[in-house]
Amino acid sequence: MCSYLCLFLYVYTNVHIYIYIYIYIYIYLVRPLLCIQLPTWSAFSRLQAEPSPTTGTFTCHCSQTLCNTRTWGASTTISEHVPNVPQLVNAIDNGVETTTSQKEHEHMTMAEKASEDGYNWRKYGQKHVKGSEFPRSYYKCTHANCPMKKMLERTHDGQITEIIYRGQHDHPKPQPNRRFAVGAVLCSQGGEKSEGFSSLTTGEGKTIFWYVIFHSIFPPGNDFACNNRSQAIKWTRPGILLH
DNA sequence: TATTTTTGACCAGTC
DNA sequence: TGACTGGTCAAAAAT
Ligand SMILES: [Zn+2]
Repeated sequence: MCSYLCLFLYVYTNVHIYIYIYIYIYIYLVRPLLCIQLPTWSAFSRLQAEPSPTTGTFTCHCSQTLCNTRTWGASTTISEHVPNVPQLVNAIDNGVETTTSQKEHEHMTMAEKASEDGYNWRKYGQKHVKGSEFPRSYYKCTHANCPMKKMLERTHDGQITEIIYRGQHDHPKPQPNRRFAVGAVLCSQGGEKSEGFSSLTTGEGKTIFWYVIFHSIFPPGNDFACNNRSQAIKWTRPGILLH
């Protein structure tokens, strides 16, 4: 009887030790590895593009798990590589608390929303556009007489899938607030921003990346009408890069 | 009360 | 000419 009791205590004690070991391995080894497995900008699969029957442009997707890659072009082909935001958010919600969560994003105040690209916007319309899965929202810059507009498409859960900027601001960017302090370079004045990745870093040290494509490379007939200064700019879905 | 969002109507361009 | 589409307006509702 005593030996059974001893055996029970031995097993009971060791089970607790195993549980603690498992927890520590998960916290200090598995979770960091999960972070490392999130996408890097350099490792992408080769693409197979098929032209759109209506526009003649290309849209294809990277086969890599955490990557949404699309390619457009008629004679010129431009690629973009951005992370799959829903999957990233899912990964974040499953244990990477140090990154901006979707819920946090959804509960931004108006001031915080305005700081997403540094300007203040007022919505003036929404339409279902043929060929788009999600409705397109139309925004104007709230600065007096500013001609700048933007259109964006959101999924039903609020994820932005596409942003198109038209025109130029005729005023400096409003003072950024404490949350998004540095690095917020979206549609820069004068259009000198080159094609490529841009990023902003939040006040909490989190970095959001996205890719810029200038309208001028889009094939003729594309519906993103170019104004006389060729400043219509299409922005792709932003991605979140974990630290 | 002021500002923003929603949403149906309207308009212009295209086929 | 009429249908269709995308962009904008504007009144009502929401914040
Ligand atoms: Zn403006």
